[in-house]
Amino acid sequence: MDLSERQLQILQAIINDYVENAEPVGSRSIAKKYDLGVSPATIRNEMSDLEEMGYLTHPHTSAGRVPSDKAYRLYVNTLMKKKNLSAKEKKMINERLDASRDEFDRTIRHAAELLSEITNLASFAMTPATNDETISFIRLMPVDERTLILMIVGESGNVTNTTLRINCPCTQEQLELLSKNMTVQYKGRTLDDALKSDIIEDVGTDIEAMGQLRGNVMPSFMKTLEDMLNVNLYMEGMTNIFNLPEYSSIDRARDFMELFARKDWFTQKMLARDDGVVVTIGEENDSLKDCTLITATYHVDGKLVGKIGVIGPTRMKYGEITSIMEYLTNNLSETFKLTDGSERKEDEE
Amino acid sequence: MDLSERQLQILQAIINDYVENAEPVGSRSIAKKYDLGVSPATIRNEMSDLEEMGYLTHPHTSAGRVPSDKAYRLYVNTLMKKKNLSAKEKKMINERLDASRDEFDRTIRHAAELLSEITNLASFAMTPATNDETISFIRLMPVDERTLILMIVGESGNVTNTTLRINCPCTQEQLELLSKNMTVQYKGRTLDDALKSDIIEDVGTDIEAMGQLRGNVMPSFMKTLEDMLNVNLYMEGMTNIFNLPEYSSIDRARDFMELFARKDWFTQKMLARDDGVVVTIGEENDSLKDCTLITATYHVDGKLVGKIGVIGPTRMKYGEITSIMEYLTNNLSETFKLTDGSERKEDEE
DNA sequence: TGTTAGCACTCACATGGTTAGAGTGCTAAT
DNA sequence: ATTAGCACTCTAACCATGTGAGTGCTAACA
Repeated sequence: MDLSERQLQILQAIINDYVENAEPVGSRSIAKKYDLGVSPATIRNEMSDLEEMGYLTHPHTSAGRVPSDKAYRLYVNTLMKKKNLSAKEKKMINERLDASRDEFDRTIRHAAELLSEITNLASFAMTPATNDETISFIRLMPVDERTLILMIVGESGNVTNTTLRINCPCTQEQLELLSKNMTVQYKGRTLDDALKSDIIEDVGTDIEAMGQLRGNVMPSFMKTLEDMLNVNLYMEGMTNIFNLPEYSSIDRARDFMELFARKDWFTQKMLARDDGVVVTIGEENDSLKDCTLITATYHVDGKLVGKIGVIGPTRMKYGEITSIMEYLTNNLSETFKLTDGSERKEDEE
Repeated sequence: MDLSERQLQILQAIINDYVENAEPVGSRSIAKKYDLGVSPATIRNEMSDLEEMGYLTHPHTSAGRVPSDKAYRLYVNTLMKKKNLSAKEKKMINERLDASRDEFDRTIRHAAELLSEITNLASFAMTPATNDETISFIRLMPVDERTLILMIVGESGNVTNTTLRINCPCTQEQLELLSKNMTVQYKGRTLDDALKSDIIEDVGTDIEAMGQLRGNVMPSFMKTLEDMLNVNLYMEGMTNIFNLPEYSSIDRARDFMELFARKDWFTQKMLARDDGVVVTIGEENDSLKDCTLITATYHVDGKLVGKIGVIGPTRMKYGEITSIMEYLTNNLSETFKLTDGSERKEDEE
């Protein structure tokens, strides 16, 4: 059943008011603040209907109405107006973002910080997933007689290295040979793929010393691959939520914090392969039944993909926040798209 | 003025009781639980004296006594018995610590996690400071025509790398030459030292292309040096403090969280050049007037240095916690001392 | 028939008074 | 010097009451 124009107006008014003040909103205050041309009594009747349809709830008889998840969902899907960021806001974001293609980690962390500052919510951001990254080359370098550096380089410039110790001395030549062998073997394969295959004996281990060296190196190689696959998750602004009335009780705050400390939960959330801004409201989340999670995807060369997100009570400024996140991720994607030098940023300033 | 034997006993009893129960302790309960052979009235008199001397306070007239910072200080300096860890506890720590010389970051993060789990407090841990690390070599490697990897390797096996873009193509030979030049220039110098000196034109820039390349690389080089200097700070177990009665008020909890979110504050705390286990109680801290901070130092080759710490209310199990931290840091230092292969851990298990 | 005024009713919350209990501090007896 | 006894203090819990915001219903109205 569809809602009448007036019902929509009233619902919107209730949502606006509740998002603003975090307190159950009564018919009288709606009638006063929003000029709907009807009396509180009429609004009461409509409210009653809206409640029956599941858009509003009632903490107790003599309290005002509170929007339900269903109401927010309707709001986000149809009622919400995206906020156009002002030039000043855009400028602020551009300046603060300080994005650089070469430093995913720093950029992403800054994005999370910025996001939580602007929204006054808790935020998190994930560095690009590298499942599809392909290996470009592998190199082994000596540090001292028994210590060497193993370095894996991906096609898009991802680099990870480990220092490892070996139990037998080896020569520079052996290291170079093994580097070459391994590069031949793994070049062009994705990290995922490389990690799965445990073809240790594939390549000719003609000399015994070489076999031994390889045996020393392989475990570290696998561990380094794993490192390279691991995304970093940055979480910022968790103390912001203390300022929200919904978390003025210690138990609620604790619950939130405990969830927020569970990085793995977020990581899992982030791995969903959706695109753009996604809003998950209240019960739509499995945990977090009273929180809304908004994520937005950014792109790296259209190939790798990462996310930023905010989390807060279902009562949040959806229009504003989704707009900010959209702008922010577009900005990130733009920065991460360039392959012809890193000059763009300087040009703009 | 010195305290009498009996006063010390009473003070110790009060501290024990308060640390255990977090509630002001009265004369009667002391007399009952601890067999001091005197009546509550006598204990009351002594308490009164102890309060006059500043070891105890009184939330209000009809409440029991609470130890002051001064009392805890006395306790830590003279009364406290270090707890001998049981074989089981040691084994647990050894197993869980999972220390490896090659992976400072992971090891240190695990140490922080472990520490907060054992103590039920918030913990933090700092990766080794690398101010004194000396540069071993510098290498530049091509990824594609305009992208290259800059790698700085320290004498003790520290490696940091950056991917950077250059605005002019260059040859493999040029990269190798520049690597060599830079290595000659910086080898043996500490990171601190290298960062300070901006001798950009020192080395022969005979060919113009080389000068240009160098100009492209140097800013990234400096930034990478900075990266290499930066210690990582891991913080764990902050939600533990929600379980403590002193943080059952939302305001106290918020204050704590806000401080805990200020990594810079901890970093600064950590940079103090003290050694071993250091206990800083209440007012002795500049912020955190009602918290105790315990830090402990671990060593890497006796040269580089890092710290782990716990933070909680002044009411904490000093004896137990300091012992655990001592054991833990010894364990870390031991792992980080070895230079003759990484076999030790396996030997022990 | 939709809208509205009016009014009884509900419920959370604040206020204030009372009580119980834990603990002190003092005094006088041991 | 120690202790029993007792008056005194103060918090926390409990209860009773009042207040006000807000609803839901009914009857009047346009």
